[in-house]
Amino acid sequence: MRVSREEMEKSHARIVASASRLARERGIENTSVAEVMGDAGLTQGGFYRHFESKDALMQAAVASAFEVMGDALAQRFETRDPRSAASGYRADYLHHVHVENPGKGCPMPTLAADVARGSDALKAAFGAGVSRAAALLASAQQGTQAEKRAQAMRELAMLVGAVVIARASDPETARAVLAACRVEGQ
Amino acid sequence: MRVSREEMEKSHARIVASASRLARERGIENTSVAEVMGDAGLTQGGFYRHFESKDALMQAAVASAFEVMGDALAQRFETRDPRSAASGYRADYLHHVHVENPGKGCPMPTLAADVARGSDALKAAFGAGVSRAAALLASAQQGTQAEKRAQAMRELAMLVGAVVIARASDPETARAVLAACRVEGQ
DNA sequence: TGTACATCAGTGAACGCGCGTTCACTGATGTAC
DNA sequence: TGTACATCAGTGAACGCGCGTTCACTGATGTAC
Repeated sequence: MRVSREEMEKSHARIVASASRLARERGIENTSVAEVMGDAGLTQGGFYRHFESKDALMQAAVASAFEVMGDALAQRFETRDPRSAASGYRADYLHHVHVENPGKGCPMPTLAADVARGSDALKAAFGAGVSRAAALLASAQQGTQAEKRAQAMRELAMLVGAVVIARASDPETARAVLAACRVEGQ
Repeated sequence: MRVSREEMEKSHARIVASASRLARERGIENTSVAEVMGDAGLTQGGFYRHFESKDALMQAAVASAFEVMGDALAQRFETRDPRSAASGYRADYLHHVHVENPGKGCPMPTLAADVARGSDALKAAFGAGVSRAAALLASAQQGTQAEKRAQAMRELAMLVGAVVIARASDPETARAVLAACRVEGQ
């Protein structure tokens, strides 16, 4: 039966949120349209009233995940001084709670593999998320603008790499990598 | 028709090599048994004379990729002094040729997502590969044993993260990340 | 060393199954008067 | 404001298709005598 426009918008938001979480947990290819719809409290038949294809859904899901993460990071830098915002972010990023909950975490470690095989539009969205995060992290660095930005990129690469490696490793190796990356380099 | 034992061992090696390459290029879930067998010059029906399942093949493929990469890295450190071996490795790792050829490259950025959703055995193999690489890279660092190892882990995390991000980003962002990670941190 | 036969690597077709997508249908919503 | 009707969000079943796996078959290999 037809539902109100307001209700439909809520359904749409739930579908995107479910896809965003499931895609990070299982990967895009391992997430079915039926699973997403079920998770959103709907049945698979109604999916095509919201998106023209699974591909379109996943583009929205990736964009949404980056927006949520970028907003959260931006808020850290609004409510704290850059240095403590950056060090707090590093600590939380490398925390086991983040490592063990990919569905709610940073989309870079979880979605990079899928995006790398995806469309240029998807890569542009991913790259924009990287740039936004790097720009925020740069404010906590010192030196020229270029040096600050480069240092922020290295920091981001290390964080993403550490979580990628930790999730794919046995517990002992995972702990060692995370612990090593928690302390300042050099 | 039946082939000689020697011929069969060659077939087996070709199947593993094809799976190792295709899994890194497309991901494990996007690589079909028929594709692997075709790439190895065989037909899919014969697959089960070599492996009991696709899962077993992919375990062998992951192990093989790590072995090949570990051996290549070890050879660098045998033929050069640790410092130049490590800096040469970094340069090659972040080179666009490596970024653009995942099928022949380091299995960590390419297979981490699949391994993270896989069995404990797969994670143990991945973790062992990480440890082996970190142990070699540690010899190029300075400080106590623990400091050298931690520094090597950070280096490895940065390398993996940079390639993961570069492959999932638009060309401009990819170049910026790789360039930033090429220079020594701090 | 030769011969007869059992083995089994590889072929090509067929099997279920899950998935993305389509479709006829339902009934509440939104709109035109 | 009320009424009559068209719209369309959501349902549940069905559709092809690709994939992992199975199977009957072939004929060269390897072995027993």
